[in-house]
Amino acid sequence: MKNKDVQEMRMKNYFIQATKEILKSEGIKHVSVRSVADRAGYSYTTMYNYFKDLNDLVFYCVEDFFNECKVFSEEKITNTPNGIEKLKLKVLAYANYFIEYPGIFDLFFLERMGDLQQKQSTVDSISLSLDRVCDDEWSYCLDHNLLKFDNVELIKSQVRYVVTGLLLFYLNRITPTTYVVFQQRLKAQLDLILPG
Amino acid sequence: MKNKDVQEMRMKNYFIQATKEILKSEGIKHVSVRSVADRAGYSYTTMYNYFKDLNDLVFYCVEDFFNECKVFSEEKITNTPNGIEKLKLKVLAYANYFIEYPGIFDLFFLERMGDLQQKQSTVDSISLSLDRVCDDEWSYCLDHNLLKFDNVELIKSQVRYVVTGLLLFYLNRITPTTYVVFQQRLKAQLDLILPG
DNA sequence: TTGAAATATTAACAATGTTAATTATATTTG
DNA sequence: CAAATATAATTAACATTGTTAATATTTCAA
Repeated sequence: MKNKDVQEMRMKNYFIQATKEILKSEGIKHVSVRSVADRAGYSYTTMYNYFKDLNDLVFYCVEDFFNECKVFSEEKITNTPNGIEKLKLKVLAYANYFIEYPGIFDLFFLERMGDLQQKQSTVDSISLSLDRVCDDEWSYCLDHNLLKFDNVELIKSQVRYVVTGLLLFYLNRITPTTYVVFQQRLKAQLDLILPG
Repeated sequence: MKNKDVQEMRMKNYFIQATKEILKSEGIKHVSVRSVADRAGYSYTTMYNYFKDLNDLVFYCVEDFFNECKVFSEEKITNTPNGIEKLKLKVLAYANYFIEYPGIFDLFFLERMGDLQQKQSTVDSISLSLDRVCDDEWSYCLDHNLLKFDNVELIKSQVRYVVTGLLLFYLNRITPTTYVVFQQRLKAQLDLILPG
């Protein structure tokens, strides 16, 4: 019954693809079971044959977006010499991904997922997304003794919380008011955590 | 026509009070025009005679909650000697207010307010809430040269972003998993910013 | 080809926010 | 005080939402 599986996966992907498009262009509040079905070319409620509910479908998009975000961040730092500066640039790139696609920030950090037990992998994917995107850069800096901290995990957390907090304020509360100031602010915060 | 005004304000307060109760106990997703009206003792749509829409009503609660949060934080640090430790304790108290009332965190930081021009004061109220709650403590530390930074505003921001980011992860993404670890984590992050 | 299984669609519900129409209440005026 | 008018509250009605149950359609093996 391998055919069944590949067909089912294809169907799932139609819906996931449609959902991703709406998420990126219009944001999560425009993702409805009707709008997704429209774009996927099926009637509403067909989705329920392949996903438990709308939340289930939406969170299938997370892994895809994480990979996109990772690639997006890689692209911004090619030809940059390794070191702390590269690490910072990658953190900035990570932040800029969500500024380009605010709907994905909402999905990642603001949306509450219904049942939290079966979705632990998704939760982790999101929670550790920055760390995972910057894994190579952290490793390089550590291996070459560029970070003289005994508590690297604490530093990583600090970066994570600052980036997410700043994004939250910027995207949801309009402070700072302009993109340029946001960029400066984030850089300054990173310099405070990682001097040199 | 002062009577009109005081009567209108009383009516508004009935709805605001009802909304606040639901926000604190059940969270923002249970705030509906029907549930509020029920609790206020009026029919649904009566609200529309006093507020532009539901969002308008909901954001009338912000100032009240901010004051509550301020009082809540003051209470936790009475009899604590002035200084950096007191500042940190107050930041912790601020965070704990939102842990006690997660619905208010949602309202403050997650909810998007419709029109952002007329609501600038509300936006500021929220964005600067931590700074305002801790204003006395920051001033004391500065006046007594306990903070040897030239860039205090940057430090304040860092605290703000870390606290908000950590709360976002804890309340929405279940990391860390327990309240105790959250408390430790926040303390550790604060110690990183404000050593001594 | 026909009957059973899988899959898609339509119909229907309850809950939401909001507007328009209608009723009840208060206020002003003759 | 009574009638006219303005104000305020309620009911009715709509459009959208997510979701379930009932049907219709397609697929596929016997």
